[in-house]
Amino acid sequence: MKRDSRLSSVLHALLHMAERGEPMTSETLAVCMCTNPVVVRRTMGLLRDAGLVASARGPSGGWQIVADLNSVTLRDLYDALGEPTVFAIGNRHEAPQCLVEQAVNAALDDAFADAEALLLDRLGKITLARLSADFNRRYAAHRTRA
Amino acid sequence: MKRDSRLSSVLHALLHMAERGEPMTSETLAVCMCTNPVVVRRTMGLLRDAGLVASARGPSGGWQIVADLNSVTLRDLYDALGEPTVFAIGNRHEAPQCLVEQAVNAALDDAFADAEALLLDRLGKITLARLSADFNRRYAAHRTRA
DNA sequence: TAATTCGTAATATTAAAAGTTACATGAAAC
DNA sequence: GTTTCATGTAACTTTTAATATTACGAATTA
Repeated sequence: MKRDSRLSSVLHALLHMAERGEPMTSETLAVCMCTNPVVVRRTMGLLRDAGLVASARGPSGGWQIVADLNSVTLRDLYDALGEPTVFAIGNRHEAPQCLVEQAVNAALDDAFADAEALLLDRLGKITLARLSADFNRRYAAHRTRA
Repeated sequence: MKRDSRLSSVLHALLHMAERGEPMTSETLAVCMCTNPVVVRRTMGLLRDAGLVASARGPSGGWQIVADLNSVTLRDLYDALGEPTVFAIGNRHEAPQCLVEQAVNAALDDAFADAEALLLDRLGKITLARLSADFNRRYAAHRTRA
């Protein structure tokens, strides 16, 4: 099953944008995200709607982070992307007539709901600032080795 | 994103099989699972490989539960189905060169691993016997109302 | 006004899952 | 032992959701 990698993708883009101070074009971001400028615009557009980044047209335009890295969590990004489906496993029908299916769904729904709550809670505790610091730590270690 | 409903599906089938004592054909199961006999054979075949059900060919053949309902958990079914991907959200690359991506993946992987562990732990605590009891409770309540 | 860049609609491609067809294999009943 | 029923499985088709692409309009800068 193909997984939605937009969260990972926008994170990647945001950290690159944080390193740079100036705007990055959709084209530039597309290269570093291994995708297409239009896809970048569509995805970053969702973050803009959530007030996390800003876009500007014309020469010297592009995308920039406007939110405080300390206050933006991965949960915020998840929400901005439209709260995509978390699980690749799910029930067959939403409103089953069959009593067997009702029993099955009730049991599964509980377990999945708890796991989802745990995951989103975790995402809510990771800030962009922390990831940026993590990156810089790795970068320093990398330069030491080289 | 389309979700894998095989777990929900085989559960449904197993509970129906538990209610009946005798073998059920792929065709019968296909109807109650809203699918196709060949898909049923493919899926139930995985459960057979795990020793949970048995199949018999020829007249009066079909599928039957052979495991003890008290000892089979939803986790066992999950395993039998080949431990399908739990999350619909994931990283872009598995082995990224980019240090930014490494930082991103490390953070995400942790959160997802913990949520997955919680889910599988929960599934490991739900037995088929309990689901069957749950179904019978619902059935009794339904008959009372009717 | 020319160059650049986003915004977005329309379309195409891709990849994974599910469904289907077809037929071989094996078991039971008569 | 022949007929019937049912699984086993390979090959192929369909479906569907995501992603990618093309194309062009709108806005901005210089």
